[in-house]
Amino acid sequence: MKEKYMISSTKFVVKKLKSFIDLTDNEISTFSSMPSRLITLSAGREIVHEGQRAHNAFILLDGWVASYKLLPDGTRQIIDFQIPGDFLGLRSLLLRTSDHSFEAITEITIAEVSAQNIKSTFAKSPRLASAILWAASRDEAMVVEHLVNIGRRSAIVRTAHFLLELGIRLNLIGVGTKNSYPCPLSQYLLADALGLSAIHINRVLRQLREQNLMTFQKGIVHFDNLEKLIELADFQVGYLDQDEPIIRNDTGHTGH
Amino acid sequence: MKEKYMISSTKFVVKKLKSFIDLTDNEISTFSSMPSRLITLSAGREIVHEGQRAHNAFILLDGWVASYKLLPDGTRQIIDFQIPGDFLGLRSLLLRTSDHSFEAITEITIAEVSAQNIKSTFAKSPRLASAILWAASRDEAMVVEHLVNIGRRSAIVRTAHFLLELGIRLNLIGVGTKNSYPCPLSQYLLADALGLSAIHINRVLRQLREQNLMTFQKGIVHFDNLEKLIELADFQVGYLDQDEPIIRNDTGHTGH
DNA sequence: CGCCGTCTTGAAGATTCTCAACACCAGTGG
DNA sequence: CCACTGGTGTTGAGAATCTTCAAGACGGCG
Repeated sequence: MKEKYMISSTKFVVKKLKSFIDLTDNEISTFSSMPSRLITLSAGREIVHEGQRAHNAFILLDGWVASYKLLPDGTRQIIDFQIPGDFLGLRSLLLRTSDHSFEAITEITIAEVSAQNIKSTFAKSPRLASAILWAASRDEAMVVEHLVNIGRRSAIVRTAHFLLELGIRLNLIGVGTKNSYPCPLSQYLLADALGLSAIHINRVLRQLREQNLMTFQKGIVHFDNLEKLIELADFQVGYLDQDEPIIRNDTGHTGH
Repeated sequence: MKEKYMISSTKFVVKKLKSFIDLTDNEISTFSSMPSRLITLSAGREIVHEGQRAHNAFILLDGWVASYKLLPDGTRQIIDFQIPGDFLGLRSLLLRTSDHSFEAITEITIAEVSAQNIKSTFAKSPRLASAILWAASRDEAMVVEHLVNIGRRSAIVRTAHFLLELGIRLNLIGVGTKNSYPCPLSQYLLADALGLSAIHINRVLRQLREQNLMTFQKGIVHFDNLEKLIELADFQVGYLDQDEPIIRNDTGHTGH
């Protein structure tokens, strides 16, 4: 019965991975049967990750998470939000990474997977490994996009861009529609992600509303005029789309 | 004689890699003998990279490069600067990455290496592969740090932080001293990297000078009061140091 | 010499922040 | 049932930060 639960609860991850590489049923079951420990955490809890040395990673099965860095003056910068299907701490397992904290925004369910099990799963199925690495590298590309967003775009463009990006990501895992999605983020969280104050976020959202471009109220993001919004936000879908990697199911280590 | 030239001109890369993993002479010569095409470009030239599909990468042997993204309003955000020993386009070879442009800031010498040759070199020497991947992943960590820098730090702290980081990076390849280094960046370039206007950069540099913290004039960065500057900038050395990766000379594909 | 890129400074203006106050709602305990 | 509380959203007013426009200085280089 645990098995059954796993299969149903990995649906978001599987959907996401499939959007990158069309996995076979066999590969999917290899993935779903990866030994893991299910953990449920309530909103506001921190996901402890004991630095870079932790020999495990987490798959976010349900709920939303924020990864962030605290600054000495008490402010914080949210690096990115994780939605169902995303990995937590995978990068710090594979590569060096600036260590940051994770906080549950909603109640969440995560599956803890040991580095050892990830390695053996990668060995069992190179195409699966490729899909996972490819998904992880998309997250890297998003960080660069956020850098551009915060560095050079005005508050209104920045906000629009960010909420559009979230919409695309949610679409990939089958949540929401083209014009609307549920969003549990408070204006404070949005502010910390966009490098703005919550009060200014509020004003910006009002502007977007008054210009009939989009609304974000009561936990629902709705795009009223998607076309004009994409134009305003200078939104390029390129960095989120499903192109194939150049070096696929081996990164060069195995030679040929 | 090309061989000989290569050996001398790879000294920065070797120095950098050695700071991550103590490579043997054998491994170093494997690296230095990697077939490559030397290219010299004058300042201001763009390094053409034909999108993500390019089956090659570059090693920056000498000079400085900026990687950046242009925005439709003509402004740009510089993602990072590359200094001698850094790789260009390696990530887009291994992983997906938001594609950006490269521009030579000074006259530069780069070595073009094909994906094929990188793969076979990685196969020949796993420890070398590990060192290179580890170096590349440090650059990822820096992007996150830049995000925090731009998102949540004031102009003066941001500038100080960035110039300190550059100093550490240059020290790793044996350029400059603890308190001083040559820096070919114009105030315009610095502005585009920090998400500020060049005029404001100028004022910020003056403030730093007037507070006897540091100077940046005539192409020389000098730290007058390193300790106070590090405190002001909230600078953590952690993400640049030389810790070992968790998964070393294989990323999991080869099993164990 | 003249030109161009860079640095510098002033002044005005735009964007964004901080402080403060209030509305709303869900939950909680009396 | 109601008062209280804490989290969130909203709005106003003033202040700080940063940008834009404008002008001039300096140095390298054709």
